Amino acid sequence: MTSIRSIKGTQDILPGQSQRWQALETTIRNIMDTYGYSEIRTPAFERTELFSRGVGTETDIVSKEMYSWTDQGGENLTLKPELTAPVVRSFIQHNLGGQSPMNKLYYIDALFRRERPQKGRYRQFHQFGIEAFGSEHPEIDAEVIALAMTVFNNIGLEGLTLKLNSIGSPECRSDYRNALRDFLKPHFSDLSETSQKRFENNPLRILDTKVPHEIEILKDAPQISDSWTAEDKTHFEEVCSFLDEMGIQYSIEPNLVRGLDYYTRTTFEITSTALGAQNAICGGGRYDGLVEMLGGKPTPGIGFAAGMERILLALGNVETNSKTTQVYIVGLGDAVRPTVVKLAEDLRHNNIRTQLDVLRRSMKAQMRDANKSSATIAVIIGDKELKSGLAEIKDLKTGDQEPVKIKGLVDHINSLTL
RNA sequence: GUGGGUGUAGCUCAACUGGUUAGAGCACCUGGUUGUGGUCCAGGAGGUUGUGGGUUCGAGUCCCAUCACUCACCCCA
Repeated sequence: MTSIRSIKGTQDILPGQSQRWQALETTIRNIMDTYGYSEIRTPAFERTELFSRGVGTETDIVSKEMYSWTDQGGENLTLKPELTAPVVRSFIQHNLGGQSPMNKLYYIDALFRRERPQKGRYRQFHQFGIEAFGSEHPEIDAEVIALAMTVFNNIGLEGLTLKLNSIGSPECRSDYRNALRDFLKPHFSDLSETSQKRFENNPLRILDTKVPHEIEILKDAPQISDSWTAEDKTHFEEVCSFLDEMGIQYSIEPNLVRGLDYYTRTTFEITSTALGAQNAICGGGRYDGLVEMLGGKPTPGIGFAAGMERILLALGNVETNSKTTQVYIVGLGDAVRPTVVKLAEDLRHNNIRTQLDVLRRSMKAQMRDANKSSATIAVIIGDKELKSGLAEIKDLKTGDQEPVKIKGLVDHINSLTL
């Protein structure tokens, strides 16, 4: 009989690791509170159409990475591979825009993409992120970026680079697309196969290339900034000046376009030097046309998503102090079982972290376990103590032991500093 | 989808150019006389060497296949 293993690219988060996750999640939630973002939770799966329309059929995510299936009712469904589209869908469906001109939402959630796993990349992975709907002004761009940086600084991530760019408004982008095509046309035969494909359907992505001779060609290419409208320019400059004002360092990367179709104007990415090839810890940008594209009223929006696994990876294995046991109850013999079971329950109801041996082990084994649990005190109750009505309380640090009335044990333990 | 690396106990690793019964440390369990932890000492359990073939008198070791893990390409968090 072969045992069943977890699916490739998925991982169990075992007790030692789950503490690190909880610490990270707590920090995130606290910071979201201080910035005024509220949590939104969307279903694990959606109609496939949401992603093909929202993210773009030409993107890698939609064209080859989605877990999709047809259910028994004939509907085409997909495990969510990203969260902006589902949050936008929910925003539209519940008319959140109609209830308030500004909506600031955050999430911590699991995502699914069928890629070949490697360091920092998994088939089920987790992101936290925000989506802010309602404002087209650069204040919110700066706030979104600042929030991300605050989380990373707060948890002690070092070696980060914030990369910033603006890909302009849709009008300017179509201008630029033409300019870029005109520029690349003479070099077409020198381009890689993928770049040649992108030449037709998404020429901006060619800017992202890592092929050395393409980078060389692109040196003289027109810049997106050349096609910016006056408003695009002012917008970007204001975002930069707000970041300067807050003391946030960034580097402007004219070729940062990012993979998803819905971005407009501000795009940004935060990378870490502590990771391998998958060094992006956070990515985001503005998507002023997305809400309308998915059937809502025209509403500007901006957000980011950050990879939890990558953050924890970049953070390294730092010690997290877990809540240890305070009281360990050592019970000896059949007669005491009702007493110790009740005692453990009473202590726990008094918020005292209590462990009770449930393996009916020898005293030696129980004491060893008590020591391992790093409990402050052990309460020893056997036949003798039951008869006398006095339990032995042993301080596991000093080894001192004293008898205490079983009747008043909870009060007594409550009065101790554990 | 493509390429590289690695598979020996729960974990970290040994086992010379193929040669007896595959070892150690940590962790785990039991003892060191009645009911007292850590340290120490003694003992125990735990492996079809990922799996299947092949070469050989003989394979953990060599060859082939396969699977898993891992890193990288592509792309992304």
